[in-house]
Amino acid sequence: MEDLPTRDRLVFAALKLFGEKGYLSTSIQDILREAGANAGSLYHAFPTKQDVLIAVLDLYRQGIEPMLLAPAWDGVDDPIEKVFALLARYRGMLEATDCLYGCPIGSIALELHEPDPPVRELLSLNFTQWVGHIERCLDEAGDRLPADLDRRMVAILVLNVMEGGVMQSRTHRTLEAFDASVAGLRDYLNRLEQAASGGQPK
Amino acid sequence: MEDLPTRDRLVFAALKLFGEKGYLSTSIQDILREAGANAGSLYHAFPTKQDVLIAVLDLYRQGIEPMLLAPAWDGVDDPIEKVFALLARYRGMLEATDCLYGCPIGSIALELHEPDPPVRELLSLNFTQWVGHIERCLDEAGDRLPADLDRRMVAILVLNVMEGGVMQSRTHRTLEAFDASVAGLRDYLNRLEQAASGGQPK
DNA sequence: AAGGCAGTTGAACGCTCATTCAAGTCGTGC
DNA sequence: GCACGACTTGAATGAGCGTTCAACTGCCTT
Repeated sequence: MEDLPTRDRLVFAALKLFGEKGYLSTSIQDILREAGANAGSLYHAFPTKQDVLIAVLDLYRQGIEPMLLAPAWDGVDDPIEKVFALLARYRGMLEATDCLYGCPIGSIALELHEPDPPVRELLSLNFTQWVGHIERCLDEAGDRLPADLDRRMVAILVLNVMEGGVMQSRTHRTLEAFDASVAGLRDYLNRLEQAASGGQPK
Repeated sequence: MEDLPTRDRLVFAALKLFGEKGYLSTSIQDILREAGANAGSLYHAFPTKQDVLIAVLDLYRQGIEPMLLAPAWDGVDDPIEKVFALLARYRGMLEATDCLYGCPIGSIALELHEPDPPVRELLSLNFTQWVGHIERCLDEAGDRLPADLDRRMVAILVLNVMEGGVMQSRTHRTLEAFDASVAGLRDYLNRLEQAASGGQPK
């Protein structure tokens, strides 16, 4: 970390702090302290604080596959289990931080009420790619799910369950709401599988 | 509005602005301008900005029943349709504001990363009461739903669908994600009803 | 050896923020 | 008619914010 170029240290520091305290509550001074840099260096690398955010959102987007999905899906082959393995990963982060650290993208999305277009588009892209990966899992599940099922719709619901679960759990400082939401999704997918396999429950 | 006591004008102004721009991005000056009051009056009524937030969250909580549920459920008797009527109400707000105005509670919950206890408890209480009303609808549905169904779990999932749908829709500036999430929930509840009524689909 | 330039330093700037306060207004009880 | 407390006024305060900049460092080129 210490031997990285200043620009990268700044982005990683901002990534960490934006996730922990949000964008608005993180000051330039906070980022400089965390990265061990000076104001001039930051403003040599980025025109404004918003450009730091843009770099962070882009780094986050690039990290979805190698940093999030790859470790979550290590040793998991079943495509439907992959969905729940990913949710379990978020649960683990909540658990490890007393329900404080959830999904930075979601926090920033609600924190900035009218974000400038480049920021909004990157937030949007982060969601779209996340949903895209889930949709691919559902496609892989093939005829285990009903043929007429709108898999994109379900993928959006999965992101929904994650973000909403994080929000409620962070608010209540309990994992109950996250677990309940995932349990609801599990029940739904189980019923979809039953329906696809002929319809006889049990 | 203009003839209300100053304290109330301030709370209503803050309610509006916190919903529109969030808590952190709303300045005391903004609230004073909106309410037509002076700094001294605000600090005569409230010790700090955070106490204004507390008053707003409490007003919001009191408003759940008369301001949100009552109009949403006007003319709706079917308990399961009540759930979707409430979601439709949120959809209407999103639609009327180009996906900008969602649920203030959710926004504030994610905006404040470590809120002081009284604030966190009021956010928590808002969610708990909302979920409680949904759970009561599901209870009213009686044996239309499976007897062994965890209705509280489903109620939490309903709030989840709303909040997650608002978040995604606000980010994409499209109602697609909200609609997809509600469609997923509808499909799930349909399948639960089928299962409770003997299990034969179609 | 000299010139140039990417990158660094940290003090300083202007602005906005939440909050304070001394001075004022008004209505009520005596 | 006067004293008192509740409420209002709006300028002032000080802290913190994002941002700027002139001076400096060290490396690469010629």
